[in-house]
Amino acid sequence: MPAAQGHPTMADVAQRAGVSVSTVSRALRGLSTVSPMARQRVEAAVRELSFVVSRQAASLVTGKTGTVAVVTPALNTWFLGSALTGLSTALRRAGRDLLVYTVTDMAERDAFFNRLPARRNADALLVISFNLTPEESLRLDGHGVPVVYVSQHARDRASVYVDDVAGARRGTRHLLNLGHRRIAYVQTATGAFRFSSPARQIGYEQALTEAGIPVDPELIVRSSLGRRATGEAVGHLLGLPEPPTAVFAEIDQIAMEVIWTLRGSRIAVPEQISVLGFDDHDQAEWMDLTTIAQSAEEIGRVAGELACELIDDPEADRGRHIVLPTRLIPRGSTAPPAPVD
Amino acid sequence: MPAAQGHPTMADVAQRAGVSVSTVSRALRGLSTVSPMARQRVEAAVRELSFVVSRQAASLVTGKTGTVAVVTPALNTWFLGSALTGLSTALRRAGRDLLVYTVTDMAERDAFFNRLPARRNADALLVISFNLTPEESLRLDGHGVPVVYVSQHARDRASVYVDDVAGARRGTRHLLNLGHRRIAYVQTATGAFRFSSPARQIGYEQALTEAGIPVDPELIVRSSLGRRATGEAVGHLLGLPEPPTAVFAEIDQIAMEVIWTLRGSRIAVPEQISVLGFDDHDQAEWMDLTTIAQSAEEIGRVAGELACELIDDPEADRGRHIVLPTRLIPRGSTAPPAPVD
DNA sequence: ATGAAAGCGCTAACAT
DNA sequence: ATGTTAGCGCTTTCAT
Repeated sequence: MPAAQGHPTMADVAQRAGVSVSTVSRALRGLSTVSPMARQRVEAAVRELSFVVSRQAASLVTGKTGTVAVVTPALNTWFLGSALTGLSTALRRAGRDLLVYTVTDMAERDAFFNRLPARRNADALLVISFNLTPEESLRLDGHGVPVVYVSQHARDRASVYVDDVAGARRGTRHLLNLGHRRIAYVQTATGAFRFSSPARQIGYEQALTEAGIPVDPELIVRSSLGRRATGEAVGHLLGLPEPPTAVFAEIDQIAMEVIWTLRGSRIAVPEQISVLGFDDHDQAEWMDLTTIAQSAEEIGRVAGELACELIDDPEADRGRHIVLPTRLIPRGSTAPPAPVD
Repeated sequence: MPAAQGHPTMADVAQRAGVSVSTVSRALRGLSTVSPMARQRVEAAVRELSFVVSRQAASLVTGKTGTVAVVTPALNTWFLGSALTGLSTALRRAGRDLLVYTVTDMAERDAFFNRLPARRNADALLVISFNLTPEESLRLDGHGVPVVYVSQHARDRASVYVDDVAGARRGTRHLLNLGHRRIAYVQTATGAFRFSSPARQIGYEQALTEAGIPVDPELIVRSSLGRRATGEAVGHLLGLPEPPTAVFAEIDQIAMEVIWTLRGSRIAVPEQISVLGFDDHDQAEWMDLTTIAQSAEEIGRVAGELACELIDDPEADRGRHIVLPTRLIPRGSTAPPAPVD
């Protein structure tokens, strides 16, 4: 008979099945040393009592919590939402739970990395889109829990990311191939806190240099999200003596705002100005935005799988880097430049 | 001396501080029955060993896990991302961890509600944006863990949501006040799985009826996200003998796609057709979309606070409903209808 | 193949 | 104010 209130325990199951607690434990974990008969009775009892093992109790003895923690600066962006979706999928398949820590400002960040609450409560820690300081990384190193860096390149530590340089270079070449020579680059202004991608700008500059076109600092602007910021950035570019014929935005969201701003100013995209993004955001398709696609979901999934591997195999390489591909998706926002009038 | 490997335990701290384990436990939980002197020594030892209490072990005796679980159909939509952000904030403040279960198809859904893995591993369960069947709700009821329904109205059970009917009615009145008489409504096609909001359509119909305008079924269409679906829905409306002068979309994302589609067909918004959304999505501001705003983040926050209340106070009303307000945000996508030619 | 017993790291009740 | 003791619900030897 299960306790009147509270959850049934293994002892309840054992009693009902007429076996010992050990046998219940073994049966539930699928160990081979259980007779078919006993297993059957245990399964029946489990079903009847709708018993669920307590991970807390199990973890106390195994030392494993069955949980993976992720630290993220937010949950409501395309990239993070998609990456967490993939991560969640991977963990579900592996039978592990996902513990989410959001850290949204510097105070919380300090608190998190100083106290490391995740440490005792998870078997691995994933860090998404943080530009960790060396001190923070060192602090994580010392705590025994495997750490996977997602969407960032961490020297000698497990990391999963895409090749931003190659992707951006390829996108820029696409514009060059179309005949563009004045190509602007719009960085994302993220503050010191969040992770941005200087690597994409490097790819942009490399492609220009390879094509023998000097990098013009006037064509590199910075914008945060939102109407005003994007409007100002676009305004600056259009006001140049020699304005660009194409704009490459570091992320799709900015690219979409740029398109919107241009259309609002009656500047035709792509006839007068081409626009290229990076991400393949959910909305890029209906906005008809040419973009360099990265699969945030796959990044999350692969990172989750890597975390599970590091947990299960203590001998696994803890410094492994997994670089995922990007691919150019040509859509309607890029075209050859308008002929000079 | 802490164990060579693995985390330091309270015994390690106690030894180092020269006190008993109980004193360490008391000090760490801030109980008043600890001398300042002892507390100081404990704190020092904790810092030196960088000790963190194991929630697993604590929960075994207290019966509380310090964790709240949320079941969600996805992580990568504006609403869910924002709601989880708010939830995460509330839990962080309350010192609780957030466990996320994503359930993306029927098989997983059945598995989740049958096995209820969350049950033993969390002190409360939040259910976001699921249209639970009565059987599923009953199953949740029986398991002792408080459940909070987020963004849905669950009879006699704790729920947090906005008044969709009132919001939609207000939005529709806004269009009526501008002089519109042919107002279309675009539902979101979500399949049987996800939660949609029939309540918004009710508000739309109420406002029309109050204004003495018959509800025309031809003006009510359904669209899923994406270029093609939205294009078809808009095409249908424009092809009517008497096309609408305004479109009210159930969610902003559809509204934004409608605007984009209309602009692509050289139909001026709002001059020729007004467009109204519901949500106040992140991108509504730069798209200049008039919308009925709901704060998904607040919904999540309030739901989190409610969950904590139900955990801490067993006497609390487990059937409490919290209805949050919506508000109309007039922007540039709505205007009086064009004069009849 | 199964059971008995020890103990994981902590909290709570009971001493003092 | 502090220490001692007894478990919480499991897993894991060690017997048998």
